[in-house]
Amino acid sequence: MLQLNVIREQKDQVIERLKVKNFDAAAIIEQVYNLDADRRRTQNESDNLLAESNQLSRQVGDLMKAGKKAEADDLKNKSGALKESIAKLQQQLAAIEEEQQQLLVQVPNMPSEKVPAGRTPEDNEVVFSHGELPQLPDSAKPHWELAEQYGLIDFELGVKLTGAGFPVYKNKGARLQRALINFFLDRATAAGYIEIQPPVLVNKDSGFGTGQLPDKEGQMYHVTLDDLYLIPTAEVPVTNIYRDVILDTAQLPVKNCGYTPCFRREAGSYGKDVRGLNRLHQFDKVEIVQVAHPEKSYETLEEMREYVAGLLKELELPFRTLKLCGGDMSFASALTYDMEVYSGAQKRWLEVSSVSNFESFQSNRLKLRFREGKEKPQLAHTLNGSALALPRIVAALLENNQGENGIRIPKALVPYTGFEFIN
RNA sequence: GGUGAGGUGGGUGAGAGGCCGAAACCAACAGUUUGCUAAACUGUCAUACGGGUUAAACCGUAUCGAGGGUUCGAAUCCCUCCCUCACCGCCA
Repeated sequence: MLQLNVIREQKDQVIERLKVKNFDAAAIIEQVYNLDADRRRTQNESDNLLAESNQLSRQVGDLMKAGKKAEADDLKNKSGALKESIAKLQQQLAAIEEEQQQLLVQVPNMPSEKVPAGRTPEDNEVVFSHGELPQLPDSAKPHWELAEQYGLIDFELGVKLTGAGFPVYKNKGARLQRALINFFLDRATAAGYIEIQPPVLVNKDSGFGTGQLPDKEGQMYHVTLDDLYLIPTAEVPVTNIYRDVILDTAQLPVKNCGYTPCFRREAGSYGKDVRGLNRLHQFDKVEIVQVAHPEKSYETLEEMREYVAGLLKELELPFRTLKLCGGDMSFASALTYDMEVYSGAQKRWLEVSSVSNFESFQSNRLKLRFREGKEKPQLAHTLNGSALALPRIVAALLENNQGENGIRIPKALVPYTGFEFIN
């Protein structure tokens, strides 16, 4: 959520910047701006009347104590008259605030100045690439065939148990999952991230805090009986740890990581793109989250990007880093890097990580602040990134490393899998 | 699921219609004292919004789990809801 004072002071710049996200904010921002003036005027009036009323009450108390009942009754009547106008003003105020909030939550975060303009994924900027694209023979198989051939993943069984998009991992497939999770967590904790094991069901407040609610209600599985949501990413619980928290500057940056299964309804996606592991309803992911000082958050973003790149190098996967254009960025992000690995048999790039700086967009919703000495608390910046999401990593590993002896496990992973080949 | 107790500032916890944004203690911070540390002493120590200011100071309002009600006036009385804890039941 954008900060009101930013809209108040830089209305036109806000509208201008949001155009980079292809969001026409003029009408809505203008409305928020006007409501803000209304709100302040109304609060001022209301506060003044309340002050008057409070003073009357104090006088009544004094008069009662002094035994001057008649005079007290007089003031009581006066106070009663005030009450009506106060109630009316407060109703107005509440209505204005409600309307303003309702508009404000619809406005996406402003993209950083570094964000390139653009509408589609084609407009994303490749800022880094690493590794040679694998040259596979024509007989190379896509990962879903390999998974079946080696008995690693049973998609059909998942359909039986749950439905499409809920694969069952078996044997070395299951072991590979566990190896990757441990590998990612070990690397993250070695890099200074504190390991968190959060709940995978969250309440509405948490969903709102990180921006999933109300905007993306349909993306999450909703357990209506208890009004809880299955998390689409560990970002939600791990960031919400700091909801309504005021940190001390010395505590920054906060670095947390966590492994969780992630659940996404992915309503409306079908077809070739979602074949095999490419897009699932349930998948595993290790997430890294940081809470940073506003002046340092872009340094932090680069650090996180480097960190994720390091993981991909260790896994010996060819990858590229994209700086997302305005049109392809998420609602809450100010700047996002996507990391894509090349999947040799499908011959396509697969997104395996998204590293974003949300600046104060989430913290404004979360009321996540920090205090510098005796200064007033100010909003911190939040960042997060996948490090990493498993399914597409598995897809690329299987496809790129297939050979006559089976599928080769990258060296860094062998201590975790306990085997060098899947055959 | 049943029964009971309870939700007050960073923590413990007092307050039971006006003198209460809230005692006291602990923690934290600043200072005095001190060879250093400790101790002792003094002071500071919630947040949001509005007004005000170059910025502060300062002023106003709201907030004692949430929402409603009674009253001139509510942390305090009443109602509803939520949550936590304890015991019982069930159970990984």
